Amino acid sequence: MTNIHMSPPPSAPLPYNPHVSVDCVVFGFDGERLKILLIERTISEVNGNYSDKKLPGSIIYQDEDLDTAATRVLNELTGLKNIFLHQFHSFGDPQRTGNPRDRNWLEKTTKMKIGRIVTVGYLALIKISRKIIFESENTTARWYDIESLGTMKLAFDHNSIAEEALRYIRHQVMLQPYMLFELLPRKFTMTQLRNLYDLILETKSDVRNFQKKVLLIEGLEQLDEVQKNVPYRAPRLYRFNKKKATKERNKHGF
Amino acid sequence: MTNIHMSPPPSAPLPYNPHVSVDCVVFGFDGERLKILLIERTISEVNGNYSDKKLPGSIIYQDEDLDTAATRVLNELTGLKNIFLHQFHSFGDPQRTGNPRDRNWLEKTTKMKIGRIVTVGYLALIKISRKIIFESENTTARWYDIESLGTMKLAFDHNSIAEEALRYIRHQVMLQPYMLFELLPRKFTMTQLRNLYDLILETKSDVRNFQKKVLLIEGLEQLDEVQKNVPYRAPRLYRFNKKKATKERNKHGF
DNA sequence: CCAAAAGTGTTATCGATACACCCATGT
DNA sequence: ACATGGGTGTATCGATAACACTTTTGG
Repeated sequence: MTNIHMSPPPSAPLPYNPHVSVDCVVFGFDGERLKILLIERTISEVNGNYSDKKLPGSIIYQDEDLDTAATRVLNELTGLKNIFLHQFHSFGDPQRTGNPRDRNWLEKTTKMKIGRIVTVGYLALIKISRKIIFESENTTARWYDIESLGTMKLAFDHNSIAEEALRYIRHQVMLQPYMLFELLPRKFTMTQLRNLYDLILETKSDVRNFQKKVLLIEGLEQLDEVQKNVPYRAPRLYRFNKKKATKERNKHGF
Repeated sequence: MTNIHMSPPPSAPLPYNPHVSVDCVVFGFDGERLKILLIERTISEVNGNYSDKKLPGSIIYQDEDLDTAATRVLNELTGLKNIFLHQFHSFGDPQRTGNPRDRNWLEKTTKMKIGRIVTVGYLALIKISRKIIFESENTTARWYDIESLGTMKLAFDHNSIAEEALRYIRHQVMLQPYMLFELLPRKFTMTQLRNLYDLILETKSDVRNFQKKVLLIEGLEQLDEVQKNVPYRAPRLYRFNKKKATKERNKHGF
């Protein structure tokens, strides 16, 4: 396919270095929908400015581990530390930086000649209530509805990366639902938890069965507190106490 | 991906490219134990030759995708095509190539100045009966017992990569046992399958329950054939028919 | 008193586990 | 005939799934 180049085996590989970057797929949950954090990218072209979106990411620095680079990217972008972060897949199609628009943008922003970039994908989960810096000197970030990914053409292969991240989070939540607590407010209701669960897994859980199941999670604590200012019966609040959580999940994921 | 957005914290990132490689953790099963395919590495030093082992791997070529590079590595090493291959994790600790012995070897074999290598780990499963080329011009490969990994110091961070691969295959087999068929001969007995399963998951399955469970796998066919030349009642043979297998696994992994 | 969502238990079904004896073959 | 591993069924238990009415609150 993109492999014109099949000579090497006999001869030595070319002394060729791609760049290496990390890209972060950051998810949030607004109580209704799954959100993804994207960065505005504006490219000036002959016939005016062109604007689209991209995942937050960066070429790794010289003495930086991959996890460190991802942590840095998120910290620079949001001002936050201690963000839940999992490496999920690496992407190395030689053509992933092949779009002239992307190459053009890369050279302008990095002031480097960029041949090719291998990128390592990270999943990041953050509580959407955390106040993050959406506007900074060079970037504008915003939460977008996951649904809108289908109709948005992101930079590079970022659409595929985001899709892969979605598959990954589904898989993980099925096995270890405690990931969900990273997306919920510190105190949350059972309904919020269930909605998020069903949203990600595309299921419709039975209210009672869900409650029974989820109350078995170690570290999930019912509070003596209810949600305020609701125009109906106030729901109880719960909290997830990481310290009391066992890392061992039981065979059903809890 | 690249985000020069933020005023790059204190100093700007150096225009720095690590090399990118793939490393393959190749497992086999000899009927008794899990095996890993390692390559002999000999380094001439002032006080004689030093010899150890490494994972098969290679720096990626210029126009090569990651999967393609892994496929190439395995093909060059074994002469085989169509090897089961899954990317599982990338490793980018700046110090992973920090050992002087490793640096030295890298420069000699690649004839390049190598600063740093980010590597993408692949899990490969092969039927141990396939005749592979163990000796070629530059490499000697051999199957080693998985157990012996604990006492062998591999090159670079290859011990950690192999451990991570083991964790990965355990996880995968728990969810999608059909991976096991990649390790078994085309025709195999129920006992072989169970032994392999228990070996990887470190469990002891009940013979009858295992049989019941496993016979639900779509694509697993009982043959009208038994194993020959056994000094006891000849066991039935089974075969896994990929074409009849559904990609959808049921909730218990089958 | 109406609307909206919260909260709560029991039964049925299904899958997982535990368990022991006879069978076929080669020596 | 014996040693070795192969092959088979049932009963119990626990987990998941299905299912509907009453409660609380604000407007």
